[in-house]
Amino acid sequence: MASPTYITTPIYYVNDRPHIGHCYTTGLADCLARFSRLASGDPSQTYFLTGTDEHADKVVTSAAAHGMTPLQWADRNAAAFEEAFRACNYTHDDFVRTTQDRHKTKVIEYINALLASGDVYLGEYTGWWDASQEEYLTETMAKEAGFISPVTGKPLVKRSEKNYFFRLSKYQARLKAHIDAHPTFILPEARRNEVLGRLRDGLEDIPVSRAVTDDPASRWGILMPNDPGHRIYVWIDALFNYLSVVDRPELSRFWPASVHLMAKDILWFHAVIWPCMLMALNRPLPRRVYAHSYWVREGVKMSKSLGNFVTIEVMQAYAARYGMDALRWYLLTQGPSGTTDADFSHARFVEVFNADLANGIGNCASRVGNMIDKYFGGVLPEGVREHVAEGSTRSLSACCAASAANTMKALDTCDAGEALLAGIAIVREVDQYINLTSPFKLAKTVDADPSAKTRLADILYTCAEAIRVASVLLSPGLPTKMAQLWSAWGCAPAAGATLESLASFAGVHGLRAGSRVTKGEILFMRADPAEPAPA
RNA sequence: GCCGAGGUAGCUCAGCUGGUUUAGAGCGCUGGAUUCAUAACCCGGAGGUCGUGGGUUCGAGUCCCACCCUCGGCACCA
Repeated sequence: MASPTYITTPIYYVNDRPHIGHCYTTGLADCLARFSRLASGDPSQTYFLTGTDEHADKVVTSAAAHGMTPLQWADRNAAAFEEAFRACNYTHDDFVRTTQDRHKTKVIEYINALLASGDVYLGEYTGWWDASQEEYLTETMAKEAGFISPVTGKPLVKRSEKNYFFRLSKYQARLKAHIDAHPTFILPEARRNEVLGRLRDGLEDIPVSRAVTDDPASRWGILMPNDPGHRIYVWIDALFNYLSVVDRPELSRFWPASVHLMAKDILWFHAVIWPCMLMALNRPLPRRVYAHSYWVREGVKMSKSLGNFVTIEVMQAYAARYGMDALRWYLLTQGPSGTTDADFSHARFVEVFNADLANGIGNCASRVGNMIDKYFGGVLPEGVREHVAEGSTRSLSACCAASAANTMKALDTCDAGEALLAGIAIVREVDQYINLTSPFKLAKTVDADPSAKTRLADILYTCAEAIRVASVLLSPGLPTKMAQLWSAWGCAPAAGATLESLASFAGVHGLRAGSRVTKGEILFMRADPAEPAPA
């Protein structure tokens, strides 16, 4: 597990305002990164990258509309993303912006290499030009539109221009072979099938440059190193970020990336174009490309026209009322990690909050902490060991081991939600165990029967230790609240400890006899379902 | 249009190569028990024609056909 782990999100279009979509992808990456650091015990072996994509033409026009230079505009908006991610407690190790020199110089290197190998060549692009929109439509799209502009209705003009092309077609067979040989290269599986399906239709070379025109806006971007009449197409520029950031001696161990996370709309670029470009560069391919689905809001698709995006402001309102951990929890466990879209529904949010957090880990930690406080003055007694409930088929230590295994298994497929839920399974078991063993009844017999005290100690230790294990598994999703619990129970994970050792029941990092276990504050106060959604 | 996925309890979904189930889980709902805890937790229940109609088979959510419905992908859009 000591092997370097490199997790990326897309770099976000800097003209956008941060919303739940960006935060979800980045949050998924954050959770996986936290798990990764925990698993290896060595944070320096994990690299989590996010950032912004800034060379789109519209950045120039938006900047102008706001009376700024493109870079000023990009500075401002990139900062908004960084602020949003900070508010979400994301732990990215780096935030790359495509306007940074460290990126641009590398992109030029890569393009030069591709020019030298002949994988990028000057060709001619012919398409249907929509003069009003200043963009080309593909043959199929033009046909669908009846060869008129879908926006203005004016006729499209067949037009050609010189462009640099990438020899995508050359790599089709190799890519297919790679996908076939690596069943989890593209996940979820349904996405993989989509890619394979489209691959059967064949690949054509793709333009990777745009002409530089009289319009000053067309100079925004990275110029083709050999030909100032062209600049590198923004998508190509953007894809290189994954490599450019770690392509230096101190970080080179992180390539190839462990996983590129993204939403389903940009799978093609990551699963086909990017891998082929890497092959052309003789670089290893990322180990995995993972495309999740979308969020909808209260059952309705989010759109600009409806103005119903779950914005960062909405998210912060939720965080203000329920805590950022609770919001993280909802996103991670209820999110669209699979092929179907997920609903951001307030009613559902409250249900999940109460079920998993308030009534789950929150209440269970509270009842256990309270009993230790009440019956043992908040000090874990000496000589404690695991106690197994009579008539119970499995012990809590076994349950902890099973949950830890389930977490690791879920992480194999980047399923952060399942990985987290394994922790809740322990909590459920502890609640059951408490009802089965009734320590609160036992406590009333202690005066008459001294041996009961020992059993009581064993029972409560068993509960507390199981919850500690659960807290470890939950911590990548609930970092703040679990840290709060650790502080109350004096069991913060030791630096350098691995997930495996931390999750070991009564192992080297288990709760120690004699340590103080205070009640602490309520972790998650039960939410009122009747209360309207935060504004 | 082409390619693909799916329609299972109120909701979200498990059910892989057909007979271990009298079709399951979580949440919600509803009875009961309990009091250590955040009216929390625990136990029980509620009976869903497993989209529709055929077919194959000793036996089909689980295979085949048709149909209805929903959804996703279709390359220069971050």
